Amino acid sequence: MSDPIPEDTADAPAGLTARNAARTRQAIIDAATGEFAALGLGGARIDAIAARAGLNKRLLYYYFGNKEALFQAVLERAYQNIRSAERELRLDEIDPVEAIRRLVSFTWHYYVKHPEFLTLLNSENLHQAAHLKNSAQIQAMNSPLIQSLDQLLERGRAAGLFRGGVDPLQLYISIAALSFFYLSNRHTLSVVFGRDLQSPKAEAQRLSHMTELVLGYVLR
Amino acid sequence: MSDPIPEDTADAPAGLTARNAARTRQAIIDAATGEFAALGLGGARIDAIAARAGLNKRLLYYYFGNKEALFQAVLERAYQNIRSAERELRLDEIDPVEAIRRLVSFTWHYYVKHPEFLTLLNSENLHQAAHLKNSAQIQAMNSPLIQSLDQLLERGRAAGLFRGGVDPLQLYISIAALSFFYLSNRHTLSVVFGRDLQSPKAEAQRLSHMTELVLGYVLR
Amino acid sequence: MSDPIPEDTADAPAGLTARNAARTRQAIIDAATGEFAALGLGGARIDAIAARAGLNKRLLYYYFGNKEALFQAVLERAYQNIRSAERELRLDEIDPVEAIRRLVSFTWHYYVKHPEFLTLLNSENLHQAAHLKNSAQIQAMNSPLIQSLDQLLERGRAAGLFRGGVDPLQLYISIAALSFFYLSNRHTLSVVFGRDLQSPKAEAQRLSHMTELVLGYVLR
Amino acid sequence: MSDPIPEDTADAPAGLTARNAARTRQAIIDAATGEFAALGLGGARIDAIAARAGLNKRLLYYYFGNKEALFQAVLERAYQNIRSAERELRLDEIDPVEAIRRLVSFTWHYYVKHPEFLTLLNSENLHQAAHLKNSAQIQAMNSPLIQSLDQLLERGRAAGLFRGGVDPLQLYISIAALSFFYLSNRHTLSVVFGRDLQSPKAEAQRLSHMTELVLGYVLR
DNA sequence: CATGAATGAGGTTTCATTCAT
DNA sequence: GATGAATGAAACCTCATTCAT
Repeated sequence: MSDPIPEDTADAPAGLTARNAARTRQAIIDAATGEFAALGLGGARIDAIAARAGLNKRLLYYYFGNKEALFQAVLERAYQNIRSAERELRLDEIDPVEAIRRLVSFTWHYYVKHPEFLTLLNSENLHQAAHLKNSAQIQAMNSPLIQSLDQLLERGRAAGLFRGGVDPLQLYISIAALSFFYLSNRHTLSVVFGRDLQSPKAEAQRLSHMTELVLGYVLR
Repeated sequence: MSDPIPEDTADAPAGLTARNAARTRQAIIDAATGEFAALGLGGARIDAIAARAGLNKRLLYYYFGNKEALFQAVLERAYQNIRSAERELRLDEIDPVEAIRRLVSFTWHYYVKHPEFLTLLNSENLHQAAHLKNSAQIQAMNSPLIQSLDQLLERGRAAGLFRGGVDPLQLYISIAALSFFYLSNRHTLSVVFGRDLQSPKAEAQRLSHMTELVLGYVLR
Repeated sequence: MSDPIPEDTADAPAGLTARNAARTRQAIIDAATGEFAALGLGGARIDAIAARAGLNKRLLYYYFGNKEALFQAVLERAYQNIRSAERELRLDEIDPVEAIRRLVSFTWHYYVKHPEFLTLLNSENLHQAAHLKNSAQIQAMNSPLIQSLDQLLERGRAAGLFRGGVDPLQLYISIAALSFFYLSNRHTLSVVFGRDLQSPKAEAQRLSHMTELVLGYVLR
Repeated sequence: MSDPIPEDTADAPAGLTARNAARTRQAIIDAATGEFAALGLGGARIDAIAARAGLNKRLLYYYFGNKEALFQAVLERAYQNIRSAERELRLDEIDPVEAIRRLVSFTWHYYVKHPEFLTLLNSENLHQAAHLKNSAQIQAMNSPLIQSLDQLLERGRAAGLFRGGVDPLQLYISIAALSFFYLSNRHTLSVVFGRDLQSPKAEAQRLSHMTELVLGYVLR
């Protein structure tokens, strides 16, 4: 986005070409992410993406083939990023209650910092996950969190802290839901309920509420 | 939404031939609801809406002016419908625990039966609620549920059943979130987790999980 | 334009109907004159004319058949009006020099007061006078001015005041041209010459210049 | 305006196949000039312009953005052309009387050879000079004639030939008016006065009349 | 590798006009 | 006489994509 390729690269030695190709690809994906996130798959414009990237439109086709393939590449990058962040969480290293807090907090803050992830997912769902179904890469990226959560719930139960019988997938979906819906729907919710849901204070209250909700459920 | 046009008119010579403004308007809104829900605001085609309604394209402009105004009319109708359904809930007439169950169940089933509501809202959020902000009608339609839930929480607390300090708006948003996210994101979730989330059994499990989650939180 | 027909006229006795018909016709022509003058034949909108007249669009077709015929009727009315005004001039009753002054002044002020006449004529010329060629009425309306001017020039010549050999039609066209062009082109002229040509002072200067120009020519 | 594209290109396979931006731009302006001149801004059709130019309709938008911007470009070209022709006049090199004759004659013949200039200006005036006001280019193109005429009038006055106190702008407008109105309104004038104003003889008479009129005024 | 020029299909919207009551 | 509802054609404009260099 911010790094248009300098003029002289056209004459650069072959050794640098590969690096520039990667940089160009990344610039396109960055620009496309912004455009797709802001306007959806249908609303995004190839011209606008090229302009955002400071690149010729033809290059998008050279690197990605067409708009849908570019969208898929954007999704793949977005999933890489979140999976990468998820791997930083070390839920098995801390006590169960703290681990639940950390998971809720992580989910919330990841969505807050990556609002494009929300709209990209909404777009993909509108298209019934057609691009995900087409991406072996994404399907191979298992989230480590389900297993972590499973172990965590078992640890908590064994320690007599947590209730039993909790499906980790259901709980994970619920934790995601609580943050995702609030942030994704904040525009309509703010209008419908006439309350500012985007102030720092409102956001702090939301995180607190979600944490209590989840803990209230898992704690015996 | 639910077939205001009697069946027998559907068999009339060439779609809607009768000169009936109210019926024509409704037919356009019904067709537009389907199209917008399936493809989003940007992806929807005026031609397709006209074809769905069996009407001349020109009429959409005669009645609504342009695509965005039609989208707004569709949203207004969708909110009318859900508010109307919400008014049927009589949370104050039953015991608090049962009332919470009913609220979770209602929310879930309403979304299940009206999947278009989910995608319309996602579209509107993508556009940052521009049409809601433009609609005095929707802004005047207060949901009765926040107040009902507030009273319900207080009744439960007074009876020594529920915890105190629960913000009814936060809880309402959470209840909506748990259903909305699951249903709205089921396509991507199914692919990502490799699990069928749409089977009747899966849906029953989801409802059960959500109910326990919410009750686990509110009950002392 | 300013007289929408009162509600009760629909029930009025037959005797009044004819008068109402005439009034309705006139209202349509007034409205159409304004619209055609402002936007040209191509730019005028039937809907807008109906709205200006406060009448149902269908009535325009009832009374005039189609847009072009309405335009023709507007032109006919415009020519009736100017011919009628021209007949008020009594150039033969005053002395030749004064008569020239009066003719120049009349032409100028008529155009100033009836700017719609200028744009209607421009529209008609763009269409190569198709409607005038179609109107027996307009072709039958001879301007009295050519003959008046002819006699006037002869009177002046006989009195030793005016030069001979002046073609009254050429002179009449010139007198019209001097006012018409200035007023019709004032928007572009003002921009191109960076001078306000529409102020009262500028208009007075124009009239003075034109009068001197014409008199300078005809006087020996 | 006058065929910048060499003849032989016109015979190329499918109109303009060569990828030549300047030539394409010019071809569009030429075609648009004809269409706008014949039908006005409102009556002109983008499709027709593209067909006249033998180009894909999309290109008009590629180069000019929209219809109004294209119209502005056409106006700009038209003013460039007339200013360029005006600069060829050397009014300061000949004697004052001859110079007046030349100015009247030039104005007349320019309009005769460039009838599109008349209708374009009428269109622009109908739109109240909106495009001229938007064109810094046109506003920067001062006509050299006002100054030339000013000097010329002074030369004539100093030589005791011309009257004093003549406003060169008023006189210039009058000279333009005499030709412009006659040519612009010849269709309606011919019908109204039942006289052929377009024959070579009629045109010669007009030029003669105008010259005498102007000289009759300026000469002492 | 990179780019400005070009395109066909199709999108939203407008328009004069007619229908049915 | 009068009117709201309805229509087919066509207008302007946009878009993803490809061509030629």
